[in-house]
Amino acid sequence: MKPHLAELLGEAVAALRASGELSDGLKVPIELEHTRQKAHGDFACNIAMPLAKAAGVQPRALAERIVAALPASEWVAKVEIAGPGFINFFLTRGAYQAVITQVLAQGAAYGRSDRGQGRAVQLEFVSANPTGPLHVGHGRGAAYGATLANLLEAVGFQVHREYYVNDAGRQMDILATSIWLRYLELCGETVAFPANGYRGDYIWDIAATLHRANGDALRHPAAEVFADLPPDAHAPGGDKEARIDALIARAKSLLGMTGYRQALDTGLEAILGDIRRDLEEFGVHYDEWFSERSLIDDGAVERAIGRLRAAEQLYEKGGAVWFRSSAFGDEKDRVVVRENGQHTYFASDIAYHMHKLERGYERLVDIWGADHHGYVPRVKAALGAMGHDPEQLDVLLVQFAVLYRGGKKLQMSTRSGEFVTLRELRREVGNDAARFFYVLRKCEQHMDFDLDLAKSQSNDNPVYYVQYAHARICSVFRQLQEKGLRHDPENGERQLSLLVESHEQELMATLARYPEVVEAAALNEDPHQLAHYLRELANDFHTYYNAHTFIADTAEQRDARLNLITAVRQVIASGLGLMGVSAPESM
RNA sequence: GCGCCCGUAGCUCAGUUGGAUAGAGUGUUGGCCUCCGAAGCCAAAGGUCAGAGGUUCGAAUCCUCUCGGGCGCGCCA
Repeated sequence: MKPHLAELLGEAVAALRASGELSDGLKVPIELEHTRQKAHGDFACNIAMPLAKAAGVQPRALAERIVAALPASEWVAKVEIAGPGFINFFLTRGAYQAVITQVLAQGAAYGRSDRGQGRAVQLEFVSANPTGPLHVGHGRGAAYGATLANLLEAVGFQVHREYYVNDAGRQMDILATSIWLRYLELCGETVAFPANGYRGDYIWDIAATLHRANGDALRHPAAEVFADLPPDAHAPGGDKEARIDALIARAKSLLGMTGYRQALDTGLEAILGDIRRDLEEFGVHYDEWFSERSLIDDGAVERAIGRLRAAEQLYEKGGAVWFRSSAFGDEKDRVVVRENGQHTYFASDIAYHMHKLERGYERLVDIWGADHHGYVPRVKAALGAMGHDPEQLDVLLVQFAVLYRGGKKLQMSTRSGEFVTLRELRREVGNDAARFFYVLRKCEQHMDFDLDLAKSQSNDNPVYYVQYAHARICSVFRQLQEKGLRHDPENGERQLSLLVESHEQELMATLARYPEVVEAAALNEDPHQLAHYLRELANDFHTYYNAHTFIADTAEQRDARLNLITAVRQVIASGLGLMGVSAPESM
């Protein structure tokens, strides 16, 4: 409907230009919006105001000339000029009734488009370090990313969903060492567990797996393990970083590369497998799990550094190799190769993004936790230095969900093992409620997540309101069958003109908005718009339900109304589907 | 100290990218099941859009400053 009106307006403006009433130079995009008040019609256009300003004429006078030049349309009942120069469109009933025909004909395809024209988008999200189970903070990125991916696909982009597995680097060493120390405890050694180790219960489970596979083969006396190590935190002159690094080095030397790798890989497999199952159960699917280690083995890091060097954007200082990122908008330069010869995490991240572009994606979307926001300029700087357009990368920052329990804020840390897992949350509130709840707010908004509320009063969750509308419609059709009646959609199609009640008009207008909502939610990267829309649609339906009887006495009325609610059921099912939420037939 | 995000009803949040009289949910109060599912509907009350300037036909939205909150500022990841 909106494109149709925009077309009419475009023709009117073009006609004024052709007749010389309006100069050619003025280019103002035509914007149409839904009105807030019925008195203003169905759609309003403000084009006359900016155009009049540029042309130096009265807005209302110009609006009148535009209206006079509008081509006739069977969908437009009336056009009015109001206020400072708004052009208000009042649609015919037929215009909205036609939406039902469209929804029923297109089915699940209604609301989809080819706006993206098959362009390849790479969407990376969650990418939590495989050092522990996902917690509720990761859940928000997962739900957000999965829904955005579905939305982009719905409007015609080809989406590649990817999880970047940080399976190299110091965090993995800390993990391997933590596992090994717990393993030693299982062997009967007395171990002073380091302050900087991973303390979660899952480490014990992995250590047990390691022990089952190896018996005591990896055992070394505690005295040998802890001999001559720098003091840990809390001890006089202690440093938890130095302590853990020394323990890692000790683990490597005592176990040898084979034994050490065994501890590390046992942990990696267990944790990554757990994360994959967790996300899969949450309805979050990936096309690729991309390994950081493979990137390094592939030589991509060396290649990336080589490209920066070739571009003359590297220099040495203090024994380290620096990237001149400040020349590309970062606030200062960054180290890519440390004094000890090891590349930084930033270096492999440069390589990773370079590699993404080498794979041929036109557009990269990263979803990061908002605590990484300071990292955006340097990654873009690297892309710029390598000759890419930094605009190809779009980083969406998802604010962390602040958890409350008993009215108190929860402190969470993977290292300490004190956190609420995503799995725990899913079990308590259900996947549907969790998916919907996470996406209900726009991502840059801080989110208060009250666990008590989510768990104890999960019926208050808006997802049930939407699902209930769907289940109610299904129930109407069950009732119909029990009464020995049947729905004749073809007859309903012929009787759509009977749908003249205000609630029906309201409902049809909302249905007509669905394609616009999907497109806006996808292009603005704002899945919450879809969640709010579905709530509105459900509200319109529930209101209609209370005001009128669908299983009406006459077949004409009945079939027409059943066509309408069939269309509502379709749109609710489609919308919930995009959000990864089920549309139950009863509940 | 510098940078990014945020501040809208008692609480949790929308606000169609600068439009007309700022909206939902929840909570409070009062109504609606002999009738397709009451996990629902209707109504009322609730606002200095943090504050002050500025830009213009027009500002919750854009600019500046102030106040308040979150996060970041490593040869960690």
